[in-house]
Amino acid sequence: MSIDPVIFAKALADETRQEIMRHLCCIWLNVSDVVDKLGGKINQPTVSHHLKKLEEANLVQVRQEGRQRFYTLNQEQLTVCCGVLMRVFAPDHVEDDQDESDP
Amino acid sequence: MSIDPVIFAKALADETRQEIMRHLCCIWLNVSDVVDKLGGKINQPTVSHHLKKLEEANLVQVRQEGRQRFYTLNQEQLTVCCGVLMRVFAPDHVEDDQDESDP
DNA sequence: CAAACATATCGATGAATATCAATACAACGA
DNA sequence: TCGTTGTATTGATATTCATCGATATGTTTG
Repeated sequence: MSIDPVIFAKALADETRQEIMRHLCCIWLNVSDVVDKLGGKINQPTVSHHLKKLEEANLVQVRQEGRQRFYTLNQEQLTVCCGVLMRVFAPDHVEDDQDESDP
Repeated sequence: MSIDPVIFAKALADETRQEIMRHLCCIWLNVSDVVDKLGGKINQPTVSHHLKKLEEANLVQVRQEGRQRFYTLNQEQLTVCCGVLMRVFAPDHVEDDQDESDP
């Protein structure tokens, strides 16, 4: 899907969203679980709003189970996006790009 | 310096700033040069504002030369920040962390 | 010192967005 | 079918922030 570095950065550019992402790393949680993990700082609609943003950036995977939706961090997308950032903004720190030309 | 992933992401979370960063990749430009590269879309005070944000995130290096200030992208900081993002949000895609414990 | 130039800062304004309360929607159980 | 539960959406509010014009700061030149 989209690998626009601006969309990626905007999705990450919020403290609450990064906290949600940390909680969703390597584990599936439903929305209520996420709300609980945030310790009452943020209410359910706001959490849903953040999850939607993360979903739009393809930074989470979603799985519907009955009336619950489970989310987990999409580590692959994160890896790809970091790779794009590196190639665009730190080309000297990236092993030489593959030669794309047909021999 | 600071390697707060939120500050890093916020610095990147703007189309204009990313365009400035692309122009500053692997080259030193002064403020007027950057303004010119942006093709009249953005005026000088706004460019200075963006450069300040990038400087606060340590994403650019600055060199004063007479009355001009030259900026270039700090590829090393970008590399470090991407590394932090990867370790925090994509640990399964990172080669195993060094074992820090004393044997 | 004065004028010119490069850049930074200030104050204002508009747009984007984080947050919440209320409510709608959807799935399940009685 | 009705109430309950989990989640999304809506509308409103407040905050953040990108942008600009005007001006200040600092540097060089005459």
